[in-house]
Amino acid sequence: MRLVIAKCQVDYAGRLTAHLPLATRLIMVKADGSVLVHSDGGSYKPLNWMSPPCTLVVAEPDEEAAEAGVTAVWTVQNSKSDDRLVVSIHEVLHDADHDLGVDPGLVKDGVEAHLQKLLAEQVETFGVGWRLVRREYPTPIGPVDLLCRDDAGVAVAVEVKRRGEIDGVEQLTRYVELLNRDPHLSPVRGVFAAQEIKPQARTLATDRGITCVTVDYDALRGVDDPSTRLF
Amino acid sequence: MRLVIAKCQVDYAGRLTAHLPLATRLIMVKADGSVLVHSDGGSYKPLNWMSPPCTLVVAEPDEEAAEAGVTAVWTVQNSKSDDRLVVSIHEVLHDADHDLGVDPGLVKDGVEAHLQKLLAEQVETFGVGWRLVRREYPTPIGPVDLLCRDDAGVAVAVEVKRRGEIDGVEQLTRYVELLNRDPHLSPVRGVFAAQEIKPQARTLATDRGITCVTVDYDALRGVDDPSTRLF
DNA sequence: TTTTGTATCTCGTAG
DNA sequence: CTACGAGGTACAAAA
Repeated sequence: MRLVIAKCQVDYAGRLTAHLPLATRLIMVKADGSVLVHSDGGSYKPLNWMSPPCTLVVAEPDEEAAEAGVTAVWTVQNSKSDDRLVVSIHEVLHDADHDLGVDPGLVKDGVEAHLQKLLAEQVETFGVGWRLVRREYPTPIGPVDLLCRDDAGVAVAVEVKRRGEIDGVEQLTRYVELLNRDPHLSPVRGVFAAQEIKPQARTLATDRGITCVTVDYDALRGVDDPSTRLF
Repeated sequence: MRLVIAKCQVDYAGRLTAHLPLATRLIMVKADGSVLVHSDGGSYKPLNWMSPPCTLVVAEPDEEAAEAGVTAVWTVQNSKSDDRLVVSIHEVLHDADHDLGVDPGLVKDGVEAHLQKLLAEQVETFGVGWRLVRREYPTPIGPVDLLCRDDAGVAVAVEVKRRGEIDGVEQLTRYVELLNRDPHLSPVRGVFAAQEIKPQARTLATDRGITCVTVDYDALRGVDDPSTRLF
């Protein structure tokens, strides 16, 4: 990884056109050729960048640019599209190369998929006597997260979200409506399960006869087999 | 901006839990206290990070950690939530501070809003004799991008997108259906305008009697008044 | 302030 | 390989 601190001007042309006026910034060149231009603020998103696969070519500035103070022109060209990033270097304040090696990568835990898996393993969270029919139960408009039968044997479509918002209720409504057309399943009711359910979503769900269940993720994980945990 | 190259291990706890095993990485500390951990690959997204507002506290490792080779523990705590990033430093290979100053910021061009504006000024792109009724024509479910009259005086609802995908067609369908209930406008037909229209979207649109128009952004901009251009 | 919609989205995963 | 959904989404504009 090459790190350059430089006074520079940056132009991007591709899916849109973007321009960065002359200022001091960090230019990061990664091993795969990708380039990131960062300022000393904002979020994790660079001001401008080029994603791999791409190639970096360093050239002399033309006469006009040289008169304007440009000492080098870096052109980063995407190999697949015609996206192009042009960095006009005025002054280099720091330039260093570091060998980082390959990163072992990130280990994640706590996403919706895991929540769905835990609930599938512990459908009794919803009520005693419940059983799972299947995860990702297919419908013409997409799979329902969980299809269950409650203690009375009634089919229940469960939508699992980390944060329950209004669009999740809309989604579940469509599933329930569709599943109710199947005489083998009907009547089907809906359960909206999330770690946190927004008031708006809860109101809409209740209005449509959908049951809301807030799920305690840590509690679910607690009764899970510790050997399957990541760390 | 402080740039540190270090052998480190990183743990994040907040909306999810994530762990980075020991490896050499770049740690970027920005002026606002935010921290980014980058590897030598991937895209512009860091492996792990903390967004501002947050504060960085450096502490000695506890005995157990010290025995495992940790020389310092950086804790980055978000000021608004309970999100926390913990960087366990094993070995620092590089450490430098640079004063970048405030960035003048990015100037963008070419987004959907601009496309809509250009089309509004040049409705004849759709056909000779067309005229604009108004931009952002209000309906109960939201504004239609453009409402026009074609050469025969028939009302046309135009949906403008940069990339035309299936949800844009759905959106336009709802608008057309709703506008057709208005006896002052009916019959209303639909035009789906985008720089690029996905085959699926085109098929759905055609099936619903919606006309697809691919728009040449550069051509539109070319006949635009150059004095209004950004650079 | 909160909400809404776009993004050079990125990133995973299923088909 | 494409299509689709989720994101510690980020970001800006509108309400």
